[in-house]
Amino acid sequence: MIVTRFAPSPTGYIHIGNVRSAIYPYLLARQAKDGKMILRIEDTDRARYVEGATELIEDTLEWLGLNWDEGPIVGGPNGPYFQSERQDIYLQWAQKLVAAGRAYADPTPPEQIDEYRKQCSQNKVPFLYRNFRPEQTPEWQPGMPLRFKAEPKNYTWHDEVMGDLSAGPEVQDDIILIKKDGFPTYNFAHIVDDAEMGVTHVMRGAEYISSTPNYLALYDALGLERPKLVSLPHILAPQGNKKLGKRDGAKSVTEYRDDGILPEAMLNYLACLGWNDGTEQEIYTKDELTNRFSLDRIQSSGARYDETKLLWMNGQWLRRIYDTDGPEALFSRTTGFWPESAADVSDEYKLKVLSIIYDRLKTLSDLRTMTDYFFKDPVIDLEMLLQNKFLKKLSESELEDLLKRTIAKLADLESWTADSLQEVLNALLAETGKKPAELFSLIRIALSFAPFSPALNLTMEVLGKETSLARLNAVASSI
RNA sequence: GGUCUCGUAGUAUAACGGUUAGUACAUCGGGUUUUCAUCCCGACAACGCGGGUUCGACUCCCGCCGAGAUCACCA
Repeated sequence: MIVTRFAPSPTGYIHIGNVRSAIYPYLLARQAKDGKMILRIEDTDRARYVEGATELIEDTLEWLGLNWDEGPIVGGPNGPYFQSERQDIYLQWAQKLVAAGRAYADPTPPEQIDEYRKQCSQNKVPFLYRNFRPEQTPEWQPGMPLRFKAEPKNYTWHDEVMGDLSAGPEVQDDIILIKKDGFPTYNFAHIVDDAEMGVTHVMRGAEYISSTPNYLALYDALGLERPKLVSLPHILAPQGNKKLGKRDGAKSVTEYRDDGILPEAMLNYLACLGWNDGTEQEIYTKDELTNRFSLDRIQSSGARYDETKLLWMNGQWLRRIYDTDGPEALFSRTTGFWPESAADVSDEYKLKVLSIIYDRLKTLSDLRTMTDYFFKDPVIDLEMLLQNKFLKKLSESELEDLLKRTIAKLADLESWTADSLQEVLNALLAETGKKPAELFSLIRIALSFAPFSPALNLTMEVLGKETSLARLNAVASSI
């Protein structure tokens, strides 16, 4: 039985620096025949709570296709799944600790604690609250913080990613269990929740390694079995060596959706950032990922986030969907990514455009900038035409003449298909004695006034005879 | 400062004592009758440093250096 969880706090959007701690638990749970993943919302910090953040988290997971078996929306036997609704549970466990003499109410005012801390830094000794533990502690009452009573010792433990780890007593302290406001701290709440919910694998960022001894002490004091601990290496920002965070401009995952990144590509990229199956495969479906995933192949060093590779992978996925699932499958993903000029255009026509442009796309939003001329006549930009590297050696009258001969030839063409268009184009090449680069660039630019476009015959076929000729005529007469 | 972790090309990674150190992205060059892209071919480019252990070390051990994480009534 494998039970994993993703336990974000609703303080804002999920960015690429931290979705991976949702992806790996998901893969591990799905891989097991009877595995399940829990989504738990850690909303014990009322000050940082952001309205709507929970929905944002759910939205992100849904987009990536990471469904959860227990949690908000779907419910489950171990609810509630919002920590703010589990107060009485934490209280019970806290009482247990108090009764066992392993927790005490701390009457010390915060200012005093700051004072202790200052002393320590002045004397260059590490600050440990247990060195200032009050002699007399009052009975614990609401409004008073509850602290753990540490009994420091050496700890060694196994981390599924990092291997065998150890730390001495100097990192164990009387950590706060319940805050003055009555809410538990993460340190206490997650331990209770994971145990109550039957979580077998605690997967989280590597920043928690330092506090693990405190957690271990808590498991012991609470009489709880340790779950398997899995520390995920950090994802580093593109610049510098810091872990990627919102301050580095880490975009939200859903922002990538709006930019035309496919969830398949996002999942694929992120899953393979810090994990690989040992083969040279690069593109993985979600199913392949769940089948191949294994904890022991997760990297222990941090990995830098590289958007260029994400973009490449997205292009791969774009083509893969078109080629294997069919044009309609890709087309159904394009809603909302077409230029305004395509608003009233039929799906049938847009599908044709997509079929000749899709292999040039890096993201779906490229459609917006790359297909405009298929839906409305481009603004004639003679400079672009005249300054083209192949055309600038030709005189204006020569260009005009070439255009006119092209128009005449095309006007006679009855069957307006890509193949016959290519034949006409080839014939034109032979008749005029021009190089493809010259003649085709001229026609291409005259039709689109775009920096690049699909093959000429395909472009003309989609545009249609009437539109193509009208555009060529317009250019011919304005030279 | 204490504690802990990490260290193969610009980036992501393979190698689990014996390879000309492999692959992908990026970069640069070439090819596929225009451009851009796809696709194909090619080039550039790496084991942080120093000691051991061993016939042999990217792989094991130690030291150093470098980088990061963490030391909250945040998670």
